[in-house]
Amino acid sequence: MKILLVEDETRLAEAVAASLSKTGIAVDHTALLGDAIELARQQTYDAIVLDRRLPDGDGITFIPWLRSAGVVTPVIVLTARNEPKERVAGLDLGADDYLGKPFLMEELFARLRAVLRRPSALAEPSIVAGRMTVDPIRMDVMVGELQLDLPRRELMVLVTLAKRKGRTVLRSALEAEIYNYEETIQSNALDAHVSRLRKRLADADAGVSIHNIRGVGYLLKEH
Amino acid sequence: MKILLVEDETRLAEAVAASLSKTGIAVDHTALLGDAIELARQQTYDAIVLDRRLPDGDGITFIPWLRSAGVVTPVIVLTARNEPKERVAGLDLGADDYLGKPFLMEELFARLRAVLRRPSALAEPSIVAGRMTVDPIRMDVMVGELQLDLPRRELMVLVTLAKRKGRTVLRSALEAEIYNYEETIQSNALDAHVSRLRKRLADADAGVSIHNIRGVGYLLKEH
DNA sequence: CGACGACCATTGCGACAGGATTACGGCATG
DNA sequence: CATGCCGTAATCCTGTCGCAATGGTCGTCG
Repeated sequence: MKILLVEDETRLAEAVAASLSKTGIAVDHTALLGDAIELARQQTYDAIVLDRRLPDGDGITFIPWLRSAGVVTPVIVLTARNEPKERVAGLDLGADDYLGKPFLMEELFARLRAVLRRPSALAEPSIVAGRMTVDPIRMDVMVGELQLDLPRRELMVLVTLAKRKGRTVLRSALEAEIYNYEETIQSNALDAHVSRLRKRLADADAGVSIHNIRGVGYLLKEH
Repeated sequence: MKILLVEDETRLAEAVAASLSKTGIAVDHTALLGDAIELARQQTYDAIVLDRRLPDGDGITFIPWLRSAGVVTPVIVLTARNEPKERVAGLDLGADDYLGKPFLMEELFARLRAVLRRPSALAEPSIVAGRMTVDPIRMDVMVGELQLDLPRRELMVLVTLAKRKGRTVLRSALEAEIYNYEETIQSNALDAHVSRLRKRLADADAGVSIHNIRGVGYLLKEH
């Protein structure tokens, strides 16, 4: 689960990124519309949170650009004030929701959850694999009746693999999903997480296993 | 447990809020219909207490708005006089109960309790965990045959965790449930409550424990 | 077919962030 | 005036993470 945050108020952006990453959502952040376009070309996000007032233009112009490129990723627009006029403009241009600043972090989360839950969103409601049920929206994992509590990064790995269960996930795709572009990875941290995750899944008797495809990536299998 | 109070008479609103919060119910209060709509979008309440006569319109117009948005939260309507005409209008529009001003605080509580007890209410009748029984409506906790009386905030924490026992409750969700949007939290007050609560639960041998999911939230487990 | 090299698995370590605990002072309540 | 609750902050403690070293596995090429 990864979202793109386009916001030039540093403090706010940091707060949002920090809070989201706590719940296991990776955040790419940029202050510039131009960079945002570049990032959106490079990878797909599960959602985009977009400020209107940006140094290099009105954020809202981003939306038609996205849509015309065939991108259906849900967009939540942030505006400085709760002006109905602005709101209508945003929704007309294809925003999925709208939020006036200042807002409660909890509110942003709620809307993100709402927007990610939509059928248009890429994420399925819930994924079953072995004795395990993964909810990619709430970011939790049940094994039988018990919740399996995992550290943040391991949770992200597992959810990403679960979303493509039975199919190989490229190593690079996993890394991209779990780390944002600021956090470069300089070692086999991913392998370490996979290893620890495997142990936890075995201990919990989750009925799945993580296979490695040499030189390519990883793969979640039920057994 | 959290309710939304929409009322423009300051004295009355304060009295209601004070009394409710004593019993462990958090209250968000606003005098304006517009704000109420905004708040109701932001979070879900267990009940809404709604005055009709508001500075920016008839409170009752709020109800169709809510219902059309799929919100089933029970609504209690307050009106200045006991006019049957008004009452019918309110109930027709989907209010769950109705109360003429002036009223006894005790009466409002009784109706709130009634309305919260209804199956439509989100809260289950009673939650058992370990040797502990939590009644989220009456806001009390029994351990064995003995009632465990907890300070207000600790009680709110426990009930919130109990309602989602076995599953992780986000830190931010806990804070939202326990504090209203005016009370900003500037420190680890929540942690402090959890800590004190843990001690009390251990002393009372409640047969449950509160786990922390680092960076995410808390989780109530039976043991 | 065997050996080498690339890739992966596992594990311990140190740094660090975040949580746990507790003492204190303010405040309300009775 | 005493008691108890709450928020704050200081301090201590613990889990998680990235890292790297070591050992294992697989494929490939001589």
